[in-house]
Amino acid sequence: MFRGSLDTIILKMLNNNSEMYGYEISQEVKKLSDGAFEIKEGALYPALHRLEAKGLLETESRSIGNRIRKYYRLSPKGNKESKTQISEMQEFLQQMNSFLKLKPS
Amino acid sequence: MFRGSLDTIILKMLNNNSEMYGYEISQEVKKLSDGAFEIKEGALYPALHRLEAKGLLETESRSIGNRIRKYYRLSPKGNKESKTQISEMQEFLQQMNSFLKLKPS
DNA sequence: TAAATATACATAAAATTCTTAGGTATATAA
DNA sequence: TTATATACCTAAGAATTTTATGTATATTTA
Repeated sequence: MFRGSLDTIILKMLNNNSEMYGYEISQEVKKLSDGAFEIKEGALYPALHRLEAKGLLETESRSIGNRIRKYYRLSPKGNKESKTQISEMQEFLQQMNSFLKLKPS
Repeated sequence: MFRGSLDTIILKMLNNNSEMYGYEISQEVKKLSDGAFEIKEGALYPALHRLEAKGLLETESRSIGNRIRKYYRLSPKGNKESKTQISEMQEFLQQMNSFLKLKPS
């Protein structure tokens, strides 16, 4: 995938869905992007832990049958930060798009 | 800046201009992006050396007064690779744009 | 004219993020 | 019953970036 966008992708998912667990995020992102974005577990879980450590995510572990799922949701700070990061990413997409369309002078 | 896009930016610049030196690339990128993309020297020079090591760039050092400028241009391989990377980046921009516009289901 | 800024290259340490590879365990499908 | 899917995790290494520093010449400003 393209480096540096994982946090924004996670925050976007949790902005759209009140709560999700890690595995669910990876599956949904893959599905919603038609397979374009594949989040590796070795990137996903450390990212979730980082975002939690920054106070952007809150967690709740829940038993489903004999399994444990760790649900994540945006904290108030995370809710704000998700909007910021989504906007900044969209701005970047625009800038990069313009840049790549530049013709030789 | 946003991670992972530096190589593409450099290749784009050298695709548009037959030859450029490092400092010129950083100044032009800043100017063309209205200040949005600022390439730090500590990222730029290692990136140029990497791209050269991969065989994508060719260099020629030239004396300008008492100074030396190291001019870079795309190798045939680099010319091909620049088009590939630009296309892939544009595809990513589209995918990310669509993804960020998704509404809650 | 002296000092500050711009030009022009470079590297090294540390930080960040990602891939690869492994580990554990339950549930379901073949 | 074996393979795949679900569900979490971490650690080593790779790759890229920031920060900091170094060197030196040229130009602008005070």
